[in-house]
Amino acid sequence: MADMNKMVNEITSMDEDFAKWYTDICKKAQLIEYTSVKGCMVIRPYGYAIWENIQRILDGMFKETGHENVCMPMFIPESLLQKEKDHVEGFAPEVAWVTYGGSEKLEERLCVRPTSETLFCEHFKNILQSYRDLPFKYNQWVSVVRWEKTTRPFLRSREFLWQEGHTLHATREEAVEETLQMLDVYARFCSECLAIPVVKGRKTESDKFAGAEATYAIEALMHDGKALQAGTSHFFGDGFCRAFDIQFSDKDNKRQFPFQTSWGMTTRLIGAIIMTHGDDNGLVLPPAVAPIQAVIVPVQQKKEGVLDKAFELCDTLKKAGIRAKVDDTDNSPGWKFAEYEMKGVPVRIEIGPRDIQNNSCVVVTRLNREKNFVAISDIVETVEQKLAEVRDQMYQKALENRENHTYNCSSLEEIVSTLEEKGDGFVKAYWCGDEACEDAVKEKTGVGSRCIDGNVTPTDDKVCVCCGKKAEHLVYWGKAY
RNA sequence: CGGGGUGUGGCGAAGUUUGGUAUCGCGCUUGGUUCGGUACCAAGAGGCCUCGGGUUCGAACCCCGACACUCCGACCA
Repeated sequence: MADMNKMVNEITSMDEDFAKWYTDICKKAQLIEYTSVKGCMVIRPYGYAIWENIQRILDGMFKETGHENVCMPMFIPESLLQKEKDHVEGFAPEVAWVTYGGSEKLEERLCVRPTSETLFCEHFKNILQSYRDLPFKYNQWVSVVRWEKTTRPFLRSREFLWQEGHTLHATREEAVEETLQMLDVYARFCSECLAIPVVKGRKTESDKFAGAEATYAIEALMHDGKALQAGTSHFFGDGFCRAFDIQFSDKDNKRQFPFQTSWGMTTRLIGAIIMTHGDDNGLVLPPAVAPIQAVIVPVQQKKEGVLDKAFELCDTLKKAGIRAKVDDTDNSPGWKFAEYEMKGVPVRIEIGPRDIQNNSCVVVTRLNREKNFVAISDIVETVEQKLAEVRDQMYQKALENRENHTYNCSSLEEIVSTLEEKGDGFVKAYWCGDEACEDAVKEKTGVGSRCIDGNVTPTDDKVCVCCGKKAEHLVYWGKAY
């Protein structure tokens, strides 16, 4: 039997210290490296490749739903940022400023975009004339800067990569529909491609985006029972358009304010993948975004024919569209097994002289270490099947974890005792809609509102978990990242 | 931004109490033997002890300050 202790030594166990486990994985799986600027990290090739896969798939979904990519500048003049009152109040505390260009002191300082609503507004105002121009359905893949106080790899960095969609519509209904459609796209992406089950819902007033009329979010439950907001979709009404005086001529040649949305997902998704699927041996990557889907480990690779066979196998897989790689380094097979396990590669293929003699190879899945002896002629089919299976099993596992850590509670005392007894998780409890109660719940139980369950309209007998008055909403509460 | 913890070759640490010019393991380089769960032997390379001041004949060690990482809160993708 292998020395299991040695294998797990590299990474702090989740139960011992979840936060340390997380940063261990980020560093040891070579996803990131710190830099000399606090909160700014290098996303290394292996981490960036995950992001590239996320980008590729999401970008395809955006295009399918009729969006085009654009690129806004990174600087926003102070006066532009200040046009929408709630927006500037929300973002001002974490904005980074540029006051010099070379040796020239700027007449007006420029903010490094924390988000690009104002830039899009300025642009929309310039290009919009007629209802025939609408809708504008734009997206951009850029980085933004928010000067956070506390930083953590992927979860909260001062500069982060994201996509931000910005759309403009002639009618309120169409904009609302867009907002919800993109929320669905996000939810579908998380569940199908990342194997992360999410809760969809609207944010409470106190928690919505600065300047939005309504904010919708998808929330995922991490392995430690804390919630992570994985994506947001905002409906702005015509608030920004009024603030920026964006108008168009309708069919009757009357001037109208259009309606606007924005939506975003970030490199935080990589953090979500780590904390949803990872285990004490390291990363477990969803096949759809894994940079390497199948790693081929030759055994006794110096024996004649072994490496040739390994590369031949690799080519076959690549031709079938599977991201495959042969590790022909001098490291021992055992070392390679552990290494790719830590890096979360979904499928490992072992091939040595014995296999070659039998015209077979060994296929091992990362998630459960299940071993299969497979005929070389069946390799493509088998790997494809394993990748699909793994995605389903990962989703099921995450779903079970979430269900085991979702609690229906009807009193503050019950929330406190349940969390104490069963650990952190989602608390489902009714709420009257009063902000004072929302604050009180957070104050007394430690969990804040994550989102409102839009599928449930409380019946007359349901009462607020805090004040006992008639409930307006069923709310998911939780501790958040 | 408040409260803790940490900072010593690439990584992880010992040394700091009781100042005297740096030690160990892993990794790295070269050569050889290995190879089905992180192999082994031999020979090497690599450190202004985070940075800046101070005390001292002398500072990794004592004093002051800065910065970074990290954890727990408050705020946030």
